Amino acid sequence: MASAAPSRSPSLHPIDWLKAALTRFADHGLDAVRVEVLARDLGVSKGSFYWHFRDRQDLLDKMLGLWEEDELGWLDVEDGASAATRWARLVARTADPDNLRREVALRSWARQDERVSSRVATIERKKAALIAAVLRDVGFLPPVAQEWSEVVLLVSLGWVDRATRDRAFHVASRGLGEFLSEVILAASAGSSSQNR
Amino acid sequence: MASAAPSRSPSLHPIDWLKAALTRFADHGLDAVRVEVLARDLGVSKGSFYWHFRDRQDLLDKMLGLWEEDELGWLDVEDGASAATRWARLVARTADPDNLRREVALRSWARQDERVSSRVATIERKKAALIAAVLRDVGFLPPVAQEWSEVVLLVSLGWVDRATRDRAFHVASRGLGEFLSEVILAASAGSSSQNR
DNA sequence: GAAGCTACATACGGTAGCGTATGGCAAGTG
DNA sequence: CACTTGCCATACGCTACCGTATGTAGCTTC
Repeated sequence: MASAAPSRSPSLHPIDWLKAALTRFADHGLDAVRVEVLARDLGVSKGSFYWHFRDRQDLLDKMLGLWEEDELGWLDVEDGASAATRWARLVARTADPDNLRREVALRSWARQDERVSSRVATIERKKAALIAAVLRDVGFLPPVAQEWSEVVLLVSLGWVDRATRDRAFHVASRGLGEFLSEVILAASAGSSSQNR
Repeated sequence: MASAAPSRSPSLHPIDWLKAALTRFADHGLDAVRVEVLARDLGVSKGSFYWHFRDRQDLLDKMLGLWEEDELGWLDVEDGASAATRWARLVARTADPDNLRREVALRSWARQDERVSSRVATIERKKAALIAAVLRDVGFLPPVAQEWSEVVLLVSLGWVDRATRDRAFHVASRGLGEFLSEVILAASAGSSSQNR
């Protein structure tokens, strides 16, 4: 008997299926998230899966929910962290290797499912708002910060796309942070007359 | 015998299969390119397919080849077109609705197939080179043009990603050209000391 | 006008995956 | 100790594909 937490876990929990599903999802996309394949990965049979989940769609829904919860979790930490800290957290998270492929797979899913698309868009708006806030803290005027937050987001999206295809790009090239810094510096210089 | 070209086409040609395949590919991704589905789309049976193609992989290879040929075709027109013309062609082609979803599907494919990835990367390098040339023509110093061509490419990739998920983004928001112009203007101002 | 070729159609065996039905075992509960 | 419940295994029917084998209608060719 361990501490207060539900200590005994003699069998599988839904979270185990979800983790396995997320792994396959990130590595091979939505179409690779197959019930029977996951069962083999976990060393059990389908019978177990249909005990924990209604059907495959149920698993997918909960997988999406898990991702959404995770994103909201760190985006909504409105602790009075400095702009530098929040910025560093955004960049680190976006460029995290484990996160990269999952994000790509997710956006691919969003293209086929309207409901997924809208929920991804919501998260994306929050990220844009965070970027805009950081830019304001750095001295951009609100409307300028608003505009350039979109550009920064687009560069991030492009970087993720490229980094997940080109290993050489990801490893040898400059990191996401340096790319974005270059853009922001230019933006700052370009609109310096309205800026300070 | 008719004129020089093979005029009579009483039956299906491989190009018909390829067009149908490209349509499904752009709309629903590689996994949706199914032999029997294409046959239904064309109103014939599988027997026809296996007459024109060795197997499904053969179709996919030729589909990739068709895309590659098309891209090389317009990228290699080294006619002495002005920078403005070449730039306009690049932007128009990238933002073309028919092209958008195909590009996204292609890059998704590239993540799963090393050989596809390398061929996509080759095209991408050519596009970066074209952008760099345009930037030089506009007054950027070569090394600066080189650096910013990568940023421009990343913004393009991000824009394509977003435009294929968010209909509102594609329609209501600014076009790709305006986004890129904003970035390039900033770049020009930011490095103006080395620039002119 | 019989043979041959083209461009299919039809039928088949095989795999992978979904969801369901049902059986079974081990741990708890009275 | 009987009984229930949680968790899983096995077996089944079904669909969607792939690739192959073989039949066949229409056209050419001599």
